[in-house]
Amino acid sequence: METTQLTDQRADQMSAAERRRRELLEAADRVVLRDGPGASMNAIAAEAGITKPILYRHFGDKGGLYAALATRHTDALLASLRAALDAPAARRERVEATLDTYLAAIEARPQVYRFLMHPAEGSPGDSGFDVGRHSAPLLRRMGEELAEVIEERVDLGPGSQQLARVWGHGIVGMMHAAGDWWLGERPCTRAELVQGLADLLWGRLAAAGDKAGGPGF
Amino acid sequence: METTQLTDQRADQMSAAERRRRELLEAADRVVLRDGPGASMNAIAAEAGITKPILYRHFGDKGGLYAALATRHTDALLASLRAALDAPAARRERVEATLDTYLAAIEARPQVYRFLMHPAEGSPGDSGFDVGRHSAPLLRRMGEELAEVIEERVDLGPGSQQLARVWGHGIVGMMHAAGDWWLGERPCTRAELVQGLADLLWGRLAAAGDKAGGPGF
DNA sequence: TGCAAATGTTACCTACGGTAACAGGAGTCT
DNA sequence: AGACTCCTGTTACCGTAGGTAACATTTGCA
Repeated sequence: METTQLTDQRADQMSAAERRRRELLEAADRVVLRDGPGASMNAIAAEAGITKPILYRHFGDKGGLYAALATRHTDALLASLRAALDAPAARRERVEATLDTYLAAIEARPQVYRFLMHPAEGSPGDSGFDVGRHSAPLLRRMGEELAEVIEERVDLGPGSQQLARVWGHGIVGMMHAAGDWWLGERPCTRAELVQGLADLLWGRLAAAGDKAGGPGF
Repeated sequence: METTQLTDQRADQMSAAERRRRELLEAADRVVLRDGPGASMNAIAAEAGITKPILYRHFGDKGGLYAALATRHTDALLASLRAALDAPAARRERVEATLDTYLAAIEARPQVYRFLMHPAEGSPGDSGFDVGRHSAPLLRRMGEELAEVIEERVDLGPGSQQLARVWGHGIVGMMHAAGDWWLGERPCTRAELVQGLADLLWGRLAAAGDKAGGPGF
């Protein structure tokens, strides 16, 4: 196997151990993307052409491997989100661009998304593999990131820092849940979803009138 | 092989099978709330005073048991949410009441919350995602429920049904993520969180001005 | 009484995460 | 050279989990 394609770092300056670790991570990535989040350590080892104990020497336990794997993807996603978020544009455009960036990412690589957001818990009795250690970090990091941008660029008056964090996590959760639902059912185009969510954030819920002939009111 | 001999009993009396099933479910509930979502079938059987195969005869597999367990709590939570949602009050008050109901529920019983939000759907050899198939996650049901209420009571013009679903899932996700973060860090009171989220939904993000001296803008 | 169904058991299987214990190869120090 | 260490790699094994087969027992009812 000559899969020497390294993503960004310079291979000639990496120690052998680091290069090996990277190879293993890429093999793990292939397996996880093929077999889903429940991929077994044996399968990953087989894909890498080696056996289990080596994986354990490199990553400690399954949680370590999955954390390393998740970190790569979350960092990449966060970087692109930050770009959309920090763009010099009007607020609504930034919001729409960020929503679209996120949705495009999960649309382009749903397997990665499923791995990051819905890790397998395949072995309930395990020692220390918890969803909170993987999916929560991504959502939390996105929420904190967004909170910083809000607090930095939006004038919210007193208590702004706390409010910005509430909004950051809330908006991220909105994006995540809507994206998850959308990815499963595909009830509309991505652009329509982005518009709908942006409209929601822009107060259209408050502005809309009551429906005539509502039940019992 | 399936006959109706059990259903022809009087409706006001539960069959022995149903009573047994209920007992098992309550035992499972105790164990799950004590040991977390990773509770083993053996532990549940022991708590119920019986052995594994009986559980499997009643619920098929672990997923079945967990689905039955989740359904009970989900139904209870959804009922109280629906009450807040359908109250004859102004929209903002209904929104705040619903948010508060949800947050109060997860605050009162975080164990139940953790179980519902992270159900151990780990099925060996899953090779994909059956999410939304057997154990319709709580978030989805809440999203659909909210969408119905929105579509029913809010005048959204053309495309209202689709937009209502987008908003339903989005708002539920916002509530969920903010609640999850809040439950972990407790950065403010419940009432403050409710106000912050309601303000967000009421378009305060769009109404707020840009902050003076923002970076590069 | 007899018979079928439901309830219960023990014992076992497979698969997974995780861990010894051991075998070689490449440098390195004396 | 030889010994010493570090890294890679192996086979074999353990404990526990989900899930099932086969057998024993009670129950309900014609």
